[in-house]
Formats: sequence, structure tokens, C-alpha cells
Amino acid sequence: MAAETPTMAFAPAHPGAILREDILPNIGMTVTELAAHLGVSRQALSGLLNERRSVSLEMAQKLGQAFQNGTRFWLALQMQHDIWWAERGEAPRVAPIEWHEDDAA
Amino acid sequence: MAAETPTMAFAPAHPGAILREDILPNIGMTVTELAAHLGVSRQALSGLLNERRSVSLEMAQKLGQAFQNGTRFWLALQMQHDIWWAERGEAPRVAPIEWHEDDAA
DNA sequence: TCGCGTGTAACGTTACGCGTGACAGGTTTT
DNA sequence: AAAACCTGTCACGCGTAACGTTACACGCGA
Repeated sequence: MAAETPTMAFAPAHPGAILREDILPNIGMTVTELAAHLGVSRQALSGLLNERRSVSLEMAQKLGQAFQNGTRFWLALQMQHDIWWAERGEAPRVAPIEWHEDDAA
Repeated sequence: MAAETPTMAFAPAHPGAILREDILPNIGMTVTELAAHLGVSRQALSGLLNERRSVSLEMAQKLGQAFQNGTRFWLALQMQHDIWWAERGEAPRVAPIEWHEDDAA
């Protein structure tokens, strides 16, 4: 797999993209209805769908319950996305610290 | 594996705990020195070590560079920790939405 | 035309990571 | 004993970000 590869060709999908492209078309609900169902504002869901907001812990919980794929699925998706972009910008550049793993159990 | 198990016996270690117990004792640096090395305030590092703050994206980048284990290591640790606690509190409780995966490629 | 779904901007609230300044207790060094 | 250092923690202000509410605009189908 390529998860640990330093440079990926393109950014991992934003959670909102997954929701918009893979899920929304298959549940027969409008954005307004889904928002109400999740217990969030229509704007909050819209912002996520259009990738203007990140998936928060609370949002991840709600999505995970609604679609039965758990909190971790959505949060990991967001993390993946964040890391990719973080590695593009100017990294803080910290000098490595040489150290040895502790062999004690 | 037990990662997806609904209920784990105890909480995954806080990132600060890993840093405090596994790393700090093996690098021969004081908290003050490490903070300076990372380019963060002593208070910020102290808060993390004592598990009063979470690992931010920026902090994860710095730790990952310093200890050569990457941003993802620290961020995933924090995520694991957050999820565990989120599942303990009162979940938002959202009704499941039945849906079918899209079979189209 | 009217109603509905959607995107978006503006405003205030809340939460949190962070830096700086400051104080206290403990340990080491002189 | 006194000075120097390490560490934890509190207070303050700042910047950022998610969220709800209100409001406006556009598109589409009835």
C-alpha cells in the first residue's frame, strides 16, 4: 500500500466527497432531510459536502451511526486528508533527535 | 485485532503518555530543552505531557520530524484516544440509514 | 407563479491550541 | 545557606474553526 509513501500523486478524498459521491446518491434523501436526520444544521452539512469544513468528532459520530461505518471511518478519512495537505505546505522543519527504543518490557 | 471492537477494556494511551514514558526518558533532554528544540513553548509541551492538551496537526508534524515516526503516528494516536472517549460519553444517537453500496466502478 | 431544495454570506457563540508572563515547589550546584 | 535550574500550573489575550440562526439568491418542477 501507499499510505506511508512520502509523496502521493494526489490528495486523499475529502470526507465530504465520499459522502457526496458515494453515499448521498444512494440513500434517497435530500441534503435538507439528511441534515435534519443527523441533527445538524443544513449549512453544516452543506459546508461538509462542499469540502469547506472538516469532519469534527461529533460529526464523525453522527455519520458513523447513520451509515453504520463507525466514527473512526470518517475521522481517519479527515486525518488522511489533513496529513496530506500538511506535508505539502512549509513543514515546521524540526531537527531529528537520535534515540533508541526502550528494550524493557 | 481489537481496534473495531465496540468496547475496549481501557483507554488507548494518550500521545502525551507515549512521549512521557517511552521517549522522554531515552533522549537525554529536559522538557525545557525539548520544547525549545521543537519550537514550542514549555507550557505547550508540558500540557501535552500531562495529557491536558491534545496533539494538534502542527504538534504532530514537529514530533514526527523530531522522532522520525511521522505526523500520522501522533495524529492517529490522538484520534484513537478521542474516539475511545467519544464512545463512552452520551453518543448523539442517530438512527441508522439503510443503504446499498454503489456497485458501479 | 409559487414552493422547495440548495449554496452561501454574515453574525455571534463556544471550544481549543498556543505564546507570554508570572508564581511556587523541588532538586542540584556552588 | 544561597543561587540556579527544572517543572507544573494559572491567567491573559489571540487566532482559528465548527456550529446554529437568520437571510438572501438561484434553479427547478408543479
